[in-house]
Amino acid sequence: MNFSVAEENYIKAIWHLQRYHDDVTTNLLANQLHTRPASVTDMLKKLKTKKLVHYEKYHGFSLTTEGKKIALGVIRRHRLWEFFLSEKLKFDWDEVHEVAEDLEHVSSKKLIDKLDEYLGFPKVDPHGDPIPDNQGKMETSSSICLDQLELNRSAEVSGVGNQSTELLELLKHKNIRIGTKLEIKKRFEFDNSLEIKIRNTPAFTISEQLAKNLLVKHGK
Amino acid sequence: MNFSVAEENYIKAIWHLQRYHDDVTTNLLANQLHTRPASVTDMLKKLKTKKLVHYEKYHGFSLTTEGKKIALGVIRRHRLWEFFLSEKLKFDWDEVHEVAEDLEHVSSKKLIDKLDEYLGFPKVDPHGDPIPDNQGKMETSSSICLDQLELNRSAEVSGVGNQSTELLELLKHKNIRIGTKLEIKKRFEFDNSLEIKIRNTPAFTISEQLAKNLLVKHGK
DNA sequence: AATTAAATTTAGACAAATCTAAAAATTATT
DNA sequence: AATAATTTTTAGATTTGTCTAAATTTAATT
Repeated sequence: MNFSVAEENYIKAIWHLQRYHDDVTTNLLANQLHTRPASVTDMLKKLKTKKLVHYEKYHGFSLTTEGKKIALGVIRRHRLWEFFLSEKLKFDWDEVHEVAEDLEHVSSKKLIDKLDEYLGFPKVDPHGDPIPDNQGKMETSSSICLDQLELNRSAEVSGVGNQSTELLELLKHKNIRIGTKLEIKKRFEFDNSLEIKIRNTPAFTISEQLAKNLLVKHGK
Repeated sequence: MNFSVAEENYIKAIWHLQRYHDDVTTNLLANQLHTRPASVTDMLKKLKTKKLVHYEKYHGFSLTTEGKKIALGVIRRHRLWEFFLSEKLKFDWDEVHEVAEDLEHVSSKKLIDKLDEYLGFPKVDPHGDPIPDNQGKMETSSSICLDQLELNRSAEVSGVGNQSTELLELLKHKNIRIGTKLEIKKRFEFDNSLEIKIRNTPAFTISEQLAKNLLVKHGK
């Protein structure tokens, strides 16, 4: 199936927002795309009928498996072109994005696979962002320590700093497991404690010590 | 100024048709673009208000100087991308056109000038068609003998076979000069005489001998 | 819990580019 | 020169993507 430039831009924008926010909202997306909330609603209805997004009125949305596949295709094209512009045409680091925004919508699969080969199958673009291969697979961003996570950026718990029963007891009490999605809502300077929000539950705070023992991966 | 993909495609198509026909007509263009005559009329009104075409209702049209400039820009992009696809990405000769049809509408001037430089300022594309430089100039196709001109293909007289007074007298009588635009409407097998049409004048025939002494350049 | 505020959706309109069918103009033919 | 045939244009609709303004729903606050 083939998608319009507008559709591809919406899908790509949702994909990017999903990495930072579990629930993508209408206003957020409208702001990202420099468009109006009403336009977002219209487009989302359309993307829903095409089964590219999960979407329930008034309750945000997220990409379906198929939607993610489309997004990764666009992102692959974008990042390969960025690499080309920077590496071959000697564009400055800060000029590549804008041009790649246009090139990414030229959707010949053969073009992109041959470009990939010509460039030597690069793994990351000039900004260090990973380039999906022709199967849509890419280097996953590695885990970071929870206390280094940006405010309001959603992440998924991927590991613990140690295996002590004390730590595990505390985690159990706070209902934190591997796979738990959370974000930091506030950072208290006084003791570096963090206010944490897990979806569908009230916010609560955790100590600096605990934060330093939790590994998280950025969303997606 | 910036033009839509549709506008660029119309301008490019008119440019191509102008090389073969002095007067581009609605049906001709509709056929070239796989669209309907009514759509052509609509778009031409728009291109006229933008001063890209000369156009009088029911009387055909042609590009203005500005229109030609736009056309040459699109053609430059198209042919540079064709060269890139063929030379760098190893596309087959017959695959490049289709992909270049999309790439040609990415209109960053910097992109194209850098691509040109990267490719070593090629003079012709893989089909042998000349690539305009960043000033819109390109190798002019060289003159051919009038008796080798295709039927109904417009051409411009660019030179004469000799300087004899007899020849010049005949040319004067027939109102043919350097710069005269004409096309061959019919070729008579009996004596290889040619029926010639000059714009706005009745058709007339010339002898094989005369045809062999006239040099013409294909239109544009 | 009721009210206010914020976010989201609907309703209706618009511009770009296209189409079909009918009308008008041009060209060709008798 | 009048009529027939062809070409071109107009009129009115359609699709895509967008907008504003009003209505609705959800979330926040007192």
